[in-house]
Amino acid sequence: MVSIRKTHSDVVDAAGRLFAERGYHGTSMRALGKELGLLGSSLYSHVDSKQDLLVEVVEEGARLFETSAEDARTTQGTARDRLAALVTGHVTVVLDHVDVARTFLNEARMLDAEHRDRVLDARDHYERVFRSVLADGVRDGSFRSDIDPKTASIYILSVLNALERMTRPGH
Amino acid sequence: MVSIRKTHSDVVDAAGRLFAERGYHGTSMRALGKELGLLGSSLYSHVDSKQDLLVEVVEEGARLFETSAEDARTTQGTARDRLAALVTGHVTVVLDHVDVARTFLNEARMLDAEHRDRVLDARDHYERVFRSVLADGVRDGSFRSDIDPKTASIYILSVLNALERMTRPGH
DNA sequence: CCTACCGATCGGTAGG
DNA sequence: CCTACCGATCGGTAGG
Repeated sequence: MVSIRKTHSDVVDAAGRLFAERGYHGTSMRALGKELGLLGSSLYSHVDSKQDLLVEVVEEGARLFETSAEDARTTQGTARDRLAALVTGHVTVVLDHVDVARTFLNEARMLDAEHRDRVLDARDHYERVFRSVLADGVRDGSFRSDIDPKTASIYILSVLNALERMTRPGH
Repeated sequence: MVSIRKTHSDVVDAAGRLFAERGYHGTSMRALGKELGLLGSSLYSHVDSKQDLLVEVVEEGARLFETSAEDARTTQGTARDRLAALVTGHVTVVLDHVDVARTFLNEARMLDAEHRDRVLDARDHYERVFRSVLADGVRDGSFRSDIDPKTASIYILSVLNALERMTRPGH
């Protein structure tokens, strides 16, 4: 068993795992080092600060959801097809990247104001894609005309976000 | 303005506020003291440890939801009335005790194994009340016969829990 | 990636 | 509730 040098992305991945499990403030650089078989101080040859690690994980989450939304938005077919793509895409992101998704959802508020605002903007945009697909669907007859796109999008996203909660150990 | 001595419950309330906002590990005893106009060390005349504070806040949350569920469960009328009571009760708890509810939902996993298990049991029980009211409603004709009580209860609780997320500042 | 270390902050205690 | 303090741990750096 040869011990291989860790890469920057090994560090970010491990950070995502620990941030998801214990939270950002519950994770020390020494604990993160141990997770990788390193000392805490060794991490600083890969990253500049602990906060930078959080930024990287959270922005990876934002990117994953944005990409999924963009793919769904440009899906051919009816609004119904696009909503299906949004839902499938969301579920896929959460199941394939549980740790990133959980960190994105729960630890983004630990970011400094500047980065946190960017993440909130990204979430707003994501929700607006749901809302506009729902509104399209009301217009093109995919959905009942008495639904309110804003309310419906909040409900759908609520159920989707609950996926993360259900992947917590012991639940 | 006379400065009044703080009580045990002042300390627990302030802890709930800070735990909800910054997380358990993001809250130091010194910061909690400052929130109350005290030094961190002064808190130890009111509580034995930081972990005890988390236990108190989370168990207060568990108690609030349990009481609401118990009230709803024993409500006279149809299963539909009991479901309405469950939903109203949940919303009332979250809106009247945002900080406790948020700490209960997000920080319970920071408890030591023993207390965390108790909280998970309480949540299971809470969800089972929803499920059994839904099952009753299918039987007594309150709800459509093709709904699955378990799935429906998860969906309803997902939307209800999203309430907490929406009360976060900036959302 | 480790050794050796830094100042700051942590949870908590003794004594008043 | 404060003063004065404890050992442990924190994020991070210099130098190799």
